[in-house]
Amino acid sequence: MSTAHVLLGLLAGGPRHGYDLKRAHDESLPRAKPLAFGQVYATLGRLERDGYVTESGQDRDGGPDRTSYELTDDGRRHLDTWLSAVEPPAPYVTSEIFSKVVVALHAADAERARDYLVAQRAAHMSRMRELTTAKSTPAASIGDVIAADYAIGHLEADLRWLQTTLTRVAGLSKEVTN
Amino acid sequence: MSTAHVLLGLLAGGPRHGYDLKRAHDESLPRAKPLAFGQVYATLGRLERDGYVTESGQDRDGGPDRTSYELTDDGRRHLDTWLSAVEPPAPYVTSEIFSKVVVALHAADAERARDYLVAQRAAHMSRMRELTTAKSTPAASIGDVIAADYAIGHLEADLRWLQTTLTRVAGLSKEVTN
DNA sequence: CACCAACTATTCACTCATTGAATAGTGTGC
DNA sequence: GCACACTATTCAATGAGTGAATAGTTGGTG
Repeated sequence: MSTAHVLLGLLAGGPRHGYDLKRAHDESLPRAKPLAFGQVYATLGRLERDGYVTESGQDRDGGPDRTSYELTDDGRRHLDTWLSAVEPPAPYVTSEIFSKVVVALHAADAERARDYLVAQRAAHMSRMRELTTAKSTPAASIGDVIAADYAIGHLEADLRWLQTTLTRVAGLSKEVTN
Repeated sequence: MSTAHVLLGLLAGGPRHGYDLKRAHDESLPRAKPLAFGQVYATLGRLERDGYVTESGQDRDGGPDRTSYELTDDGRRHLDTWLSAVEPPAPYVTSEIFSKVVVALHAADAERARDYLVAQRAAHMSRMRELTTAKSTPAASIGDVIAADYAIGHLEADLRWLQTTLTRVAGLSKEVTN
């Protein structure tokens, strides 16, 4: 994924060490999946191998040794390129709920797909309520807000899709087993 | 991902061999990323190891040998469980465009984020038009239609997010470098 | 003051996912 | 009879991610 780029972005503010990068990552990307420590060091290793970062010395401050890394010129260019690059919009549909419905229609029947759609819709609606309240708490930072915006928008999109698919599936009884 | 489950689903219709599964996958999940051959066999290997499928004999029909696999009882149970299981709705935000904007705000400036948002929005709108016309072609199957629905809905969600984020970002000039 | 818990920092072993190329058999057209 | 396309599988390599292990330091507690 883009873990490597995010780390480069965090290093743009000055040298940092692995443990610190993990915390900065989890804090600046609120609803993202927390980064495992192992992965930070693995990714840093690849970035160093590719010449995008270098060790910028060891130090210690009440604790074990720590190794800081900093951006190289090449790393900064790489980051800049990524920041300007437009992502291909939705090249593929990779969604668990989508493939589950398609598989249900193929491997089971429309009834089965319908049951799933109904249950998933309920779960989505409940989660929507959660996020909506979370967004409006006063302690929300700009990052929190745009993350919540993002999640809510896509939950809504899922919900609309679940609904229209439900009516489409209702329109088929047996004709779908083709 | 759910590649393994989709293969189980395809095998629910009867024994099949790897090469055939690849084609069936790409055909039944229209806008999904095509499955690489290597991955089909690797996944089949894991499914066999876990007792969800077994070899159901070799045969040949004008071509090289081929090994068919079929679902075991355990495999069918596993598939059923997956088909009924509700997916956790949006547990994490994992979006390239989201993290790119956040990183741009941290590592560069609001101007930079703005430029990207504008460019990405243009790309998204153009892709939307493509998908909208693709959906309305008469040759579209039910799978094609619900796939297009899914993709369009999420592009719309992205677009709305790009727009609101754009106005949010415009509301900050320098205060964001915190 | 000995000891344990909690925190900081990194490494290791392992599995899964994915890619791209390599290998090999079989029929088709020229 | 030979290049070519198609069918079918395997292999080597990398990336991504997880969970546990290791190790140093500080602070509190009996």
